[in-house]
Amino acid sequence: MERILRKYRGKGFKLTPQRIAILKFLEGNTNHPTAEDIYTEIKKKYPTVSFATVYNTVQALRDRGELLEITIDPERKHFDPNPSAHHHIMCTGCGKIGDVFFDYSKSLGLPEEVTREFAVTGNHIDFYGICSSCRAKTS
Amino acid sequence: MERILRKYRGKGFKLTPQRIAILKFLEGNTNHPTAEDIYTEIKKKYPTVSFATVYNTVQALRDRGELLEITIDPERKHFDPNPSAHHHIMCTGCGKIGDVFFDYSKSLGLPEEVTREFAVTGNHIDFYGICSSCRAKTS
DNA sequence: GTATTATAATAGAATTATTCCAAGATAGTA
DNA sequence: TACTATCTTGGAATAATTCTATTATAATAC
Repeated sequence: MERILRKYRGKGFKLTPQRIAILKFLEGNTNHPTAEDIYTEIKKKYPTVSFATVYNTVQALRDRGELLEITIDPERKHFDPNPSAHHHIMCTGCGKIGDVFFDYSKSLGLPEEVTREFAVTGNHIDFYGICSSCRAKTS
Repeated sequence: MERILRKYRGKGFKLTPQRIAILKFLEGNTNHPTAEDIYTEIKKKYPTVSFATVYNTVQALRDRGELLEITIDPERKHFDPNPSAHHHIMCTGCGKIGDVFFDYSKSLGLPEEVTREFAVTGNHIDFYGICSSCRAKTS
């Protein structure tokens, strides 16, 4: 909490109560929430909060490199407050998203016909699978 | 064209003129069109075609494994009529999407803490970069 | 070739996710 | 303590996609 405030103070990022609540919700959160998840949570404490505030805040955080936007789920965007390079895995049963912390960069060289056309700047791997609780249900 | 018709005839997939036009547009298409791209194209020949037809058709093709839905672009979905396992690269300048035909599967082993929770079924790599024409503009 | 029927096409409404906007409120600073 | 740039809010606007009811038609059986 104090860490959060110290991190953003004096950086041209206004710390309003709503933003602090969002930052607290996101800190260490590995659930990859959607905008709606964030909205629903903040609404508990600030019933008048609007979606615009949620979107404005995640956008501001994204612009500062503090938050990643995840596209693994075709239905909607999810957010990840861990900005360090990593990958994701989604359960095709329930949609749950997990983190994959492994550095594959050494293995991801590209064919020459691609590097001829693109100057590569980054990558992200989407894994798909079935989580343990979905496997339990089906068996 | 004949190939297309033969492929779908007698498989419970009605070959209407609109669908044939969509199939022709998609065959061998490596531009990764959006639903709107498809709609705009088919509208040239069939001005009364509706978005619903486009969406219904791509969904039917996806269900048959003939078409992949691509999530690399956070803005909208793109489609790829090449259903074989491959990866993609998107230009962060203009949004152009290219194919990456290289089998990385041997290198994509997952950490034990992930395989403990997920039974992995697939993967897809999103690469990001700058395409040659965008580089030409900026320099 | 004609009739039948299951499936597809259409227009438009509905839904969902996200962005925009104008007005009032407030955090940070001077 | 006052000032001002920035933020919050509600609601409207936009964009992508899905749904629905009706009409049309491709594939099949006769």
